[in-house]
Amino acid sequence: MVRNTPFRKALLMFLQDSGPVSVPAINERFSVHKTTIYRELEMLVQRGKLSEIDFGDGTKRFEIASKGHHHHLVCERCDSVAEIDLHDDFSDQEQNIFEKLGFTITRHNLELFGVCKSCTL
Amino acid sequence: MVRNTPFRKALLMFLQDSGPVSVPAINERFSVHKTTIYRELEMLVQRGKLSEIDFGDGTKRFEIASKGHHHHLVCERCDSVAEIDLHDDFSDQEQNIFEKLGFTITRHNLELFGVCKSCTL
DNA sequence: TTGACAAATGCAACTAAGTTGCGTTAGTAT
DNA sequence: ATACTAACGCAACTTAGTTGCATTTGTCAA
Repeated sequence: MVRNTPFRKALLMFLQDSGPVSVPAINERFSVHKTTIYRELEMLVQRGKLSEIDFGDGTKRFEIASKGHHHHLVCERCDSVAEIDLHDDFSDQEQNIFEKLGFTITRHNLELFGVCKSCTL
Repeated sequence: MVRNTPFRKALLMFLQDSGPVSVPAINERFSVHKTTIYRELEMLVQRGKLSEIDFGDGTKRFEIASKGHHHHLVCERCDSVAEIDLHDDFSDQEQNIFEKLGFTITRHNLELFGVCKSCTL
């Protein structure tokens, strides 16, 4: 029995029109305990509603999963994040790797870093 | 003036014939304080001797940089790590991204996850 | 060789992300 | 109205990583 709590609604709404968000960031915007946030996110990931993003800065980020598989352009100057579709088809290489090494790839993590337009000017 | 301390030598030797290693892992094998390890690794990264690897499990790993740019096959069952050369040439796509978005890519992080041969059997 | 300087290390204390156990609040079904 | 349980808060904890400071130690120059 899943309840449609105010926080759950608000969180999903918030995530709808924002990029990948970290727990500390959510904690600043909502007056709920961090434990609640972690548990909520864990559940939403489990149910396939959210996907975990990792920018390697020591905190995980979460994003609406329905956006589909894509990657991010992370500006290292202003921390802005843009979505990018690399239509990365590794299937040939994955097949190759399996034949050579017997390793079955189930997922990958690819994020791109650099300098965004406004930070270049 | 950089000194060739015993720990420095031993650490580099250790890293030579091992995959990406985390600070906790180093801490288990050497009787030096963790602060020393962090400072040592920071210096070695700065001097281009080591490169930072991120598997998204909450701890950074470090690897001899002279191995050149490559990626990893991380087994999610036994945590083994194999190196893989994807000869990833994103230059076309990077050019495309720059023209469309004005974003200049300087680096990327790509790691592959799945099940290794021995864990499949 | 000795004194001085800087690199290297240890240590305690701290921050920050994330986890766990437990007790309480509050929807929901019967 | 009652009973059940999802949801929540809170305190305490773990772990990665950082910082300031004092101490040790290697190296160089007099």
